[in-house]
Amino acid sequence: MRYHRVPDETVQRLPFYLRGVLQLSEQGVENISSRHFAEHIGVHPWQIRKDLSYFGDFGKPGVGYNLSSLVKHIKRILKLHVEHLVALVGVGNLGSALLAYSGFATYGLKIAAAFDSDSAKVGTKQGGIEIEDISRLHELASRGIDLGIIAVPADAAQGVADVLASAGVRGIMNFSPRRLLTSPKIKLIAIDIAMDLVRLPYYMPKS
Amino acid sequence: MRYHRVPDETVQRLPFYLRGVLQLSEQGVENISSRHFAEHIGVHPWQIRKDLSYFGDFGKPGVGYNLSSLVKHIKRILKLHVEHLVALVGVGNLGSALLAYSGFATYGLKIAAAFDSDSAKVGTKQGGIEIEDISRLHELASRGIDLGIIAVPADAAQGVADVLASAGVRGIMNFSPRRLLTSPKIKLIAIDIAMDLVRLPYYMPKS
DNA sequence: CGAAGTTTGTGAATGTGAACTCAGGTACAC
DNA sequence: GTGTACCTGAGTTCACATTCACAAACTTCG
Repeated sequence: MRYHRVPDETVQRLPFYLRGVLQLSEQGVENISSRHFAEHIGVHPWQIRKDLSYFGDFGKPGVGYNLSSLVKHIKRILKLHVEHLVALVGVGNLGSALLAYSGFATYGLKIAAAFDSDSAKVGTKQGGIEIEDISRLHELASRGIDLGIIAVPADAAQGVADVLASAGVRGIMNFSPRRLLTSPKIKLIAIDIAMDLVRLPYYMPKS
Repeated sequence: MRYHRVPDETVQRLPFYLRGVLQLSEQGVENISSRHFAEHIGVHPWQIRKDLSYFGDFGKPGVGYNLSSLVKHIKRILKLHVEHLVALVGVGNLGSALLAYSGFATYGLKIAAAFDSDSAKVGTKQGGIEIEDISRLHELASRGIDLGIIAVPADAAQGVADVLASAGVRGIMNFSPRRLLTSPKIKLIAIDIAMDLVRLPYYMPKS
């Protein structure tokens, strides 16, 4: 399977595999079969085996997968074996929550800069990061930052995306409720929380 | 097409159609063809036509779709034509951000109650909502609340889910990084922000 | 009115990922 | 060493969503 195209769905599942593997690792498990691992994270065993087989033979027949080596492999596949620096743009309620969130470090991601247009916020610190004026956003290039998070109001989002793009950022996570247009060189992932919450009612039985 | 099973992918796209339609409506557009609408939100025209055709004939050949009637139709399909009350559990950084977020109202969703276990927060107000002690979460049933948002630490998530379930909530949005087990009666949607951010590096060219 | 130009809705073709199966590899007990 | 139990990796089949293509419906304009 190693020379096949990797489905995007597989790439989306890998972080969940990593999350599960890390969790089991903490519990002291050393080896696990695809069957037990699948049970733990709630998917089918063959899905896990197929997904992993796109990238190599990580398991041993009769034994299963070695967890610590699987962690290394998945991290390398996702390019998380080196630390990535992230610029956060927009330190409103959501931005503050992201700054305070400690879960990124586990995966080698680090918010290394935060920007806002509100002069009252500029210069203050949050979570050990000093908030900078958004006018300095274009200076990112030399600071080794390759990811950006957009947490600004919808109207400002496209402008921020453009600046991030020209500052050499190669991946953008967009929390604003706007479709952004960027160069195809830049991977864009959008999360609009309302878009997810909004479809819950659809599944309610009997009106 | 009206008697076919509706793909889940279609349901996931409907909120985005609604978002686009509302935005165009504000701009004063009255009718729009699938071609132009598709261009606006970044999908293919036939995708839109096929998705909508699962639910009825909303367009007119030669003219396109009437926006205000399309808003009504999509809202009704998603069951957003009646207001839904939401209970927020966990008023930490993320919870506070959600309380402050005004975007839900547009879609007929309203956070009507907020709970936290921190006694320092209980009794205070945020965004016009008084924070209640989490021990009172089970009293939800009589308050007309049918959706729940879980924004508590991972270890507390499953417990909260269980109480929400027994309080009669029919849809849960889970922001904690834990897989939750619930009755199949309850629709569960999970968002783990780290899981999305983490796959950005994968797409970076040339390491 | 009629012709030209749009646009919709949907059956058919296509493409793609999920589900399943199984040959072959590994461990372990005796 | 042999038999049994277990596991992986990948080929095959199947299910389903996307894409296409076109007839029918509607508008516009001469």
